[in-house]
Amino acid sequence: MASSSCGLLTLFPDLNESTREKTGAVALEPQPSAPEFAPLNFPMRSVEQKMAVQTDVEANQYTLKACVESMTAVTNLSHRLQSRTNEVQQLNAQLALLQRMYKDARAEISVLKAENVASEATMRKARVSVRARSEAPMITDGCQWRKYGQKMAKGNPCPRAYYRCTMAIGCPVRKQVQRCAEDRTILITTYEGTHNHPLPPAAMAMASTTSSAATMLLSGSMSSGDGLMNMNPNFLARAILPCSSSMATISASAPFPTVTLDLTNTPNPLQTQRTPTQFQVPLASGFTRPVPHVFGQALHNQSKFSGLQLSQDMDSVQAPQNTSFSDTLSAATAAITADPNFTAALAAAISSIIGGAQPNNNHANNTTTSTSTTTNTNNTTTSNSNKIGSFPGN
DNA sequence: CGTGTTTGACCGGCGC
DNA sequence: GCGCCGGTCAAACACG
Ligand SMILES: [Zn+2]
Repeated sequence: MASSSCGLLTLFPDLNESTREKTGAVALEPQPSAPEFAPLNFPMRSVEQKMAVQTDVEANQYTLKACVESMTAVTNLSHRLQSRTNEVQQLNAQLALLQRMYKDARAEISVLKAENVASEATMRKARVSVRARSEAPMITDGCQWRKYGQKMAKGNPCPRAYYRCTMAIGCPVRKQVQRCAEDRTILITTYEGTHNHPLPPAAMAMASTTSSAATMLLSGSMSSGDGLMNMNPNFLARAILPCSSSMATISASAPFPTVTLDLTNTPNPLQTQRTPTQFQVPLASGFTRPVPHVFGQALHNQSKFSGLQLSQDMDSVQAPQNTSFSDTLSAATAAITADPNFTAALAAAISSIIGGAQPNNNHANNTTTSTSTTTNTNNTTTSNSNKIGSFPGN
């Protein structure tokens, strides 16, 4: 009895004070020297006292039993608590992992979103500028435009006209038309934005030009243009436009990244080389993948293009030019392994000008006597070409 | 009457 | 803040 009690106390030294007191009060181990236990000297007790002690012992047996049970319960609870703690720790670890993943994912999303916004902003701001000789007030490019403004540009006697695409409601594409201050026969048309609607084939090229230019400028793929620059410029330029020295100029200078296509046969040094941060590439470098369709269109309308843009007497060499043209082009296609974005942009831009001169006339090759006023033979586009005289620049 | 042009007003950005 | 400037708006107008 006493030993068991002692054992309990030894096994569970953390028993609370009340239990210890109770056990101590009925302690059976002889401790005569202890003054507090002196009155409990059993041999000196009477039978009644022994009986009372016996009752106490029996009562304490229940207490101890309950204590053992509670201790067992505490032990079980402790084990359960331990396991629960382990579970919580594991869950916390998983939660921390998930939180880290979530955080990383959000950071990645924000980065992608920022890049996307920047991309869209650049796409919207990127411009394609076309310099071409034209007596007409506006290049017929296959799209429908509505004039929404006109301003006198500073330092230029000719006003600048603002047009908006009206082929679909809400189309964000705009363009500015202005005559060159030095040479008023040169028409500068600047396109901005991407069409939100399908386009006729003639106009489709220009739209892809804008977006491709933006993509190209954004991706910084101009570094791959070194290969283009190393090619023979004269060979390439003659391949695409035999009688003109056409150049594509890409300017990343503020405020807008601009791709300038100079289709004038008498390049103006003040215009083509005015800013230092430019890349100049011969136009014929734009023939790799998108060639077949676009180029077929170009061949179809080449004479029209010549009449409208160049106003020169190159008609006599048109027929033989077409065949040798394509052959030269095949060679160039095989030779050039340049950035598809860049080449697509240039090819699309060129074909846009070429095809846009006469979008619906598939027999353009027959009108070899066309001059700068050839846009009237099958005029199904806008009414602008009928109002040449209304342009203040003339 | 619908559509497109004209044209002065208006607005935001920027430099001083 | 102010004026300049590039760009846009929208009322008035022209036209078929
Ligand atoms: Zn459009």
